[in-house]
Amino acid sequence: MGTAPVCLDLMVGRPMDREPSLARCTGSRTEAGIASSACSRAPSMTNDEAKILEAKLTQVSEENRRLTEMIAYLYGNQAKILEAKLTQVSEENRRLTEMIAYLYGNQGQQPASTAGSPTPPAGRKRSRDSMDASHSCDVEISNRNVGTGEAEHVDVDSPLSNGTCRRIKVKKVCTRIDPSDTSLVVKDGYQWRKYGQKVTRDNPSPRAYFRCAFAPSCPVKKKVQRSAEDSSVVEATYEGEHNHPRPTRAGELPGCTTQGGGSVPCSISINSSGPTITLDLTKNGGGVQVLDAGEAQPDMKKVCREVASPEFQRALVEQMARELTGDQKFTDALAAAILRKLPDY
DNA sequence: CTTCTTTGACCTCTC
DNA sequence: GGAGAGGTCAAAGAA
Ligand SMILES: [Zn+2]
Repeated sequence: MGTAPVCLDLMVGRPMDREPSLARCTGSRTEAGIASSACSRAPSMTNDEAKILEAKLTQVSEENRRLTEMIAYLYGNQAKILEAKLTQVSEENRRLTEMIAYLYGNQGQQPASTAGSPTPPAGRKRSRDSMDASHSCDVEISNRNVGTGEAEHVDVDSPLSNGTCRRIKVKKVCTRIDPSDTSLVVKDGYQWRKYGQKVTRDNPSPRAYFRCAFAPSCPVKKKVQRSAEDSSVVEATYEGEHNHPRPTRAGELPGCTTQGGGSVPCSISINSSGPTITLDLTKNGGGVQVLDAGEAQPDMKKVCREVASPEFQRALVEQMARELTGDQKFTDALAAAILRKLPDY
C-alpha cells in the first residue's frame, strides 16, 4: 500500500530564522508587523516615539530569542525521546530478527540443544502418518491481542522429552476474540477444514480440530480451544508447516509479510538536521522476510494495517501534539508570546 | 449436486 | 490388559 509518510512538520519556530538581527525590517512573521510599521513610519515620527518603538522592538526581539531557545530545547528533547525509542525498537527488531534467522536457519541443522540426538529409540509410536509429516522440533508460542494489535512472541526450542525429535513444527497462538463468538474460528489467512471436535478433561469448552484445506497434501493441522482461564482468549496450536504459498486475499499488505513477528514493519526516520521531524511508517522494517512460512503473519499484517491506518496516524499526531502542549513551560511561553504580539498589549 | 460441518464411533497412546 | 484421554474417521445433515 502506498500510504504517504506521516510527516510532522513542527515549524513552530525555526531557530535559524530567529536571529535578532533579522527582526529589523526583514524580520520573520511574528515581528513583521511591528518592524515594518516602524520602518515605514520612521520619517514622520518623533524622537520619543522612535525610542519607544525601538525599546519595544528590542524587548520583543529579546523575548523572541528566549522563545526560540526554548523551542530549540524542546525540539532537542523530542528528538532525544524519539531517538531513544527508535534505538529501543531497532534493538528489539535486531534481537527478534536474529531469533527468526536462527529458527529458520536451523531447520536442516538443529540447535545444539536438540542436535545430535541419537536414532530415536523404537518405542511406541503412532502408526498414523499424522506425526511424521513436518520438519522441525520448534515450538513457538505467540500471544496475540487482536483488540489492541499487541503481539508478543516467545520462541522456544522444544525437543521431545524422550529424545525422539520428530521434527514437527508446533506453534501456539493465543488470540483474543469476542467471548460471545462460539465459532472458534481464528483468522490466519489460511483455509481450514474442521474434522473433529472434542471436549477435553481440563477445559469445559470443546477443542476443535482443523486441517489445512488449501492443498490436499498440506500436512498442517491446528487445534483451537478457548482458554480455560479467560473465555475471551482462544488458543490455537499449529502443527507442521504448509507446503504451499499462503492464499493471498484482498486487503493484505504484501510488504508486511514478516514471519514470526520478527521485525517492526515500519521504519521510523528522524530528520534531526532541521526542525522537521518525519516519521516514515510506510517502509518495511528491513528485517528478515520469510514468505510462505507460517501463520504468524496475520499478527504483523494487523500491525501494518493499524500503522497505515488514518486512525493510527491521527493518534500519532495527537500524541506528538500532547507531548508538546503538555509541557507547561512551552505553553506558558507560547501563550505569553502570542499575547505580547497582539495589538494593544 | 457439491462442499462443508457436526458428531458419535473408533483408534491410539499413556498410565 | 484395562481405563481414560486425546485424536481421527466418516456418515449424516446442513448450506
Ligand atoms: Zn496448508
